[in-house]
Formats: sequence, C-alpha cells, structure tokens
Amino acid sequence: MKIGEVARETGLTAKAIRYYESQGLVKSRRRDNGYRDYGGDHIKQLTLLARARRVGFSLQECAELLALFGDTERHSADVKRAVQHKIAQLDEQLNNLTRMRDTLEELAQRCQGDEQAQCAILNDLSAANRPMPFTLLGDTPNLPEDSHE
Amino acid sequence: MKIGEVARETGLTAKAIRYYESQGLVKSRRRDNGYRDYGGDHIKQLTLLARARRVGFSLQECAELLALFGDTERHSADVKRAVQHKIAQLDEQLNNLTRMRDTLEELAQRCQGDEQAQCAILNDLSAANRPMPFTLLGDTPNLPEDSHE
DNA sequence: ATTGACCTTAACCTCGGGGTAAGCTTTATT
DNA sequence: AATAAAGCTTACCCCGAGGTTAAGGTCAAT
Repeated sequence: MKIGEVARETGLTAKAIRYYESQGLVKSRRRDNGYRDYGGDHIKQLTLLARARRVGFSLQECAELLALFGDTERHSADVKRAVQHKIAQLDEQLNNLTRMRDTLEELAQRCQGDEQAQCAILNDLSAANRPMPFTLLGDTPNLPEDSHE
Repeated sequence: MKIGEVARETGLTAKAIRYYESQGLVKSRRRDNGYRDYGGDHIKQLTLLARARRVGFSLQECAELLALFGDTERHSADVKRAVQHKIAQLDEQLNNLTRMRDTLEELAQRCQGDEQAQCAILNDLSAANRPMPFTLLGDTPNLPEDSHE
C-alpha cells in the first residue's frame, strides 16, 4: 500500500505519517521507485497511533504504546496503567478548563452588557487591588503598595 | 517601573512582556539607557492581558479585549459577547475532552490489567474492523475491504 | 506525448513563549 | 574605587505536531 491509501484508511494525513516516521515512531519499506510501501502490520501500528492521538496521547506516549504493542512479552497491566494515567491527566485538564469557564461565567454575570462603556469585566480583569472575587484572577504574586513609575 | 517589577506584579515573565510588545499588543516607553519603562496604564493593560490569558483567551483575542479596554466609546455588550463566545469555546473543548476521557474509561474497563500479554486496549486501538464500540475511534474514513500490499 | 494524480525531499510557518549568549547598566558589597 | 551581582538589551535557536508551499520524480490514462 502506498502512503495515500494508508492515509485514507487511518484518517491520518500523508504528512503526518511521514512525520511519525521521521520521529522514529514507525517505519516503512521502500519500493524500487522510492515510494513508501506499507503492509498489514504497518496499518495496525498507524491505526493505533491515530486513535491514541485522538484520545489525547502525545507522540511520546504513543511511542510507548507502540512499544507495548510490539512486545509479545508485555503485561496488559502496563497498558492499562498508561491509559489510567492519561485519564488522570484529562481529569486535571478538565478541572482547569472548568475553573476557567466558571470564572468567565462570574465575570459575565457582573457585566451589564449594554450600550454603556462601563464594564465590570474589564474592571475586574485590569484591577490592581486584591483580594479579587475570582480565584483564577487573584493569584498575582505581589500586590502593589506604592509604585515607582 | 522597570520590566522586572512589572513581571513580579502581573505574574508574567519579562520575556512574555517583551513578546507581547513585539506582537503589538502593548507598548512601552524607553529610558535614556534603553530600559523599558512602565506606568500605571501599562500595568492595567498587562494585568488584563495576564488574566485574560489565564482564563483561556488567545493573544489575538487579548488584542481585541485590549482594544475595547482602550476605547472609551465601547459598549460593555461587546465585551460580554467576547466572554460568552469564549465560554462557548471552553464548553466545546470540555465536551471533546470528556468524550476522550469516557472512551479511555471504556477501554480501560475492557482490559484485564494483569500479567498476560493479551490486552483489550491494544486490540481495540489497532483493530481494523468496524463498527467500533467507541465513538471516538470509529471515525476512520475508509474501512479496509481488501488491501493490496 | 501530455495531462493529472500521486510520490519524494527540503524548507519555512504556526502559537506562546523558554532558554541561552553576548554585551550594557545599575546596584551592592568589599 | 574596584568588583561582583543583578537586571536590562537584542538576537538566536528550541519545543509539539504537524500544515503549507516549492521543486521535482513516477505512473496510469488519454
């Protein structure tokens, strides 16, 4: 199989496949004309790679999954641990985004949203005085007491 | 104020402040010795910038917020709209991450997680045959019928 | 023979800065 | 006063994960 067909089949782009190869994640055979040539094992690896990327694994982590995939001596516990670690990372990311979302929600509620220039959002985001009503905004390291401009 | 103090006060790094200036988001005065010099207005802009970044705004979007901040003719409705748009983006991102998380959870559940090499996760991630049990994995464009290797 | 689809490598672009180097200026210590 | 440390300047390359041309080789069909 040539790279274009592999791309269509895996949902990757040809460029991405070449990039993965350049990064040492996968290999390829070459035909006499220099074209890359792929077989069933390559397809499985690239399918795994594509799907692992879609659920949030980095290329480095995909490399580890591919190593496990190619290791007949593997323990499924190792694979499961990697997945659970990724779940924990996603949870952390979800927490961060949720906090950001909630902060924005609070800000939006305090803004009239009318024709006036006066805007609570801009005030809150630019105000120097702490404590702030919003957790995410209040972590500026130093509160300015007197400024030497 | 010199850039280091501004950095401490806003929670930005000096490097980031210079970068924002290079990208046209903020300006700075210069002292005779070439050092950047900042006043109260700069601090407000950079505080706004820092906090907007923390809640998910891109630099491009921060530029728009700063434009509104500097516009005494603004309507607070425009600011509120920008915030609500960002909330919608965060919601979309949260949906994606949640779907990814759920997919991983399903995969993990199907894996024994023992000393055996047999692993449902690797099987599911590399399998060609559709339909897949997992939404996120099933969107490979073509299902391979017969392959010409 | 020529078009069009496919393949090759190489080189630069993205975002949001981080890191380091080489060279000033200012501040603090001896 | 000399020197060391800290802070400032610009300029360069680095990251992830590829996307986007550019310039050219190959292959099948017309």
